[in-house]
Amino acid sequence: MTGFMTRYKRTHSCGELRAGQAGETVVLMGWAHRRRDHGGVIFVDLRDREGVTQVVFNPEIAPEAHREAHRIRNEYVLAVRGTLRERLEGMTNPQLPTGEVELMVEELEILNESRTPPFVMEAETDVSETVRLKYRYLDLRREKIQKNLILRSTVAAATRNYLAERGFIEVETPFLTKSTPEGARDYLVPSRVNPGMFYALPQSPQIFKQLLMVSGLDRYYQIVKCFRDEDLRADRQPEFTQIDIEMSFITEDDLMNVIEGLMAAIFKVGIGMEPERPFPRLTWTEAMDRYGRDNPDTRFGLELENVTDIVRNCGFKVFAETATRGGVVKTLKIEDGRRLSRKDLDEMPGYVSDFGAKGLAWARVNEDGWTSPLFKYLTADEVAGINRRVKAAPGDLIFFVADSPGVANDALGNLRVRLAQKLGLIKPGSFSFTWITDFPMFEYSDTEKRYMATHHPFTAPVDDDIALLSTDPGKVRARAYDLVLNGSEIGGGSIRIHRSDVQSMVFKALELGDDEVRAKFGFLIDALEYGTPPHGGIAFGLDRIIMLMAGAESIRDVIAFPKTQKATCLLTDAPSPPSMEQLMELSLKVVRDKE
RNA sequence: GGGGUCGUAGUUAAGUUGGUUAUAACGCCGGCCUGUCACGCCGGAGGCCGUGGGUUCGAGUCCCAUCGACCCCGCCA
Repeated sequence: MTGFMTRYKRTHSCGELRAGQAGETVVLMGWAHRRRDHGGVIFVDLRDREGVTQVVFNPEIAPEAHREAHRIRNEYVLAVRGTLRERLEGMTNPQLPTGEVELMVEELEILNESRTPPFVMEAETDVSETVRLKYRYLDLRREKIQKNLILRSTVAAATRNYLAERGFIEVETPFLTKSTPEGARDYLVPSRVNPGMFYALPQSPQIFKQLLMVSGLDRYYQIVKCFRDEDLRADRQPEFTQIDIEMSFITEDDLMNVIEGLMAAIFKVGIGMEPERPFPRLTWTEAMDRYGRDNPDTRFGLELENVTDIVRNCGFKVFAETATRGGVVKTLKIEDGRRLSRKDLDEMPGYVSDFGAKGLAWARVNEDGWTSPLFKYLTADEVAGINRRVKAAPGDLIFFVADSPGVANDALGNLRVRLAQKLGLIKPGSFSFTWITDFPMFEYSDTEKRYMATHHPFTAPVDDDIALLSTDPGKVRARAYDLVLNGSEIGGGSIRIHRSDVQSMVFKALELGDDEVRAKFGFLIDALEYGTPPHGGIAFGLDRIIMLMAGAESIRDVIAFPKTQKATCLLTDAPSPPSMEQLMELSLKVVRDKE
């Protein structure tokens, strides 16, 4: 039988038929998910985006269709017409939403055949990612990945609705744009028309969205690709998507209010979760003190304590010397330390050494002191003081790291998360939002030998700190904020500088030369001189948000066509060498680094 | 740039102190089977052991190099 497509239209999806529709004549189209051939009757699970329906080929009902059905193999594309039947008692499949019905096929057309697929299209599969990425179009047939893409689409739509309702205007900004200093490595695009010149793909539409505020657009948003040529991680891809937002005539509170509403809207529609509002706020200093990171996971306690003052003059040299040199001694206390196995404990020092810690001391708290290599070096007062500070009870375990504040926080902040995972302190399916505020404006870079912008160079300093820009840049606080969810930074932004004199002072503090500033963003300085409104904004990593919502372990599972850790695409084999003609046209020559 | 894990049929894995014909499951092909739904039963095919070099009488196994996938550090304003 041929001509099925012109004679019939699909009447239903494979996921919607129920017992109430029994008796109807229906037409389904989809893929043969699985075939069960009993010699007589043949069952095929027909699959499409919406689900699976069992279709039945019975030689007594439709001999011709039954004969043709013998040819069906996995992933063949089928069109079937037949009568829907309620399954008899004992023949239903409670695991399928459509399990109470089956389609008794009267007519079949095999619309297309399929080579034997390299893996089965099950929701759960243990196929290697290499194979999945090579055959991504097949991997995307799997329900699990399709669900993620659907979630992503739903969240993007909800974002557009929410922002449009509040007067935000979606504006597209250029991809072929100008390289900016600071920040990540740029992806460059050669200009054929301008030999030797290059565009840069945007790391974010930062400057354009600020210019739109100068233009009086007032409220802007865009769901937009951004590009950063840095090494990849489980949650980092070279091209990723931001929800980018900018608003005029606002303060931090105005923006946070809008954003909390946005988060509530997308988490509701995405996964039916309604976060408590307002979101808690932590200053950067507090976050570092208590959690050791500027992106603390606040789903559990396990906070760090600083005991530097107690051990400053103690008999344990490492502690005392670290304190004297301006370092810190910080602790992490585990209630009932026996929950950690010997093996767990053995792995801890290696783990903190990844973050630069030279050692990890420990103490088991007893009724009458500690079991610890440290115990004999400390006075009773010092031990009691530490116990009091960390609120230790007998049976508890205390970890110590003595180092520079940066290393100690990094080591213990990451150990904290690791231990919480080991101890099962993180409730699955829980979500905890936190704003981090009052970031330092600059961080001193040892490699560059100068201050670098913590956020970016257009971030406004706190008004009271403007005078410090020229005298003590390290003390200046920025009007920047990050939104952290479950230990991931999902978004960050700031109130921007809207005065050109302040902008110049910041460039000066960054030791960017006048010529460089002029060449790189003279246009922004100029723009700021034409009546720029106070403005600010934020940008969210859409991929990371979806990843958290979906509970995905990798950002690749929420991106249709992701890249490998080496930034290649196993499906298309990109990147690839250009032809000689292409190079000539672009006035380019490839120079291979011979060691 | 650095540290780690891994690479054996289409897929996922096993493979002992180096030893003769490299296993298993699923998938695939053929046969049987009219109520299965991870259908069942019988039979069969399928291997550049990532690649290159070395040690050895002999290498999936040991050594070196290299390629690739993943995780992490650096990096990611």
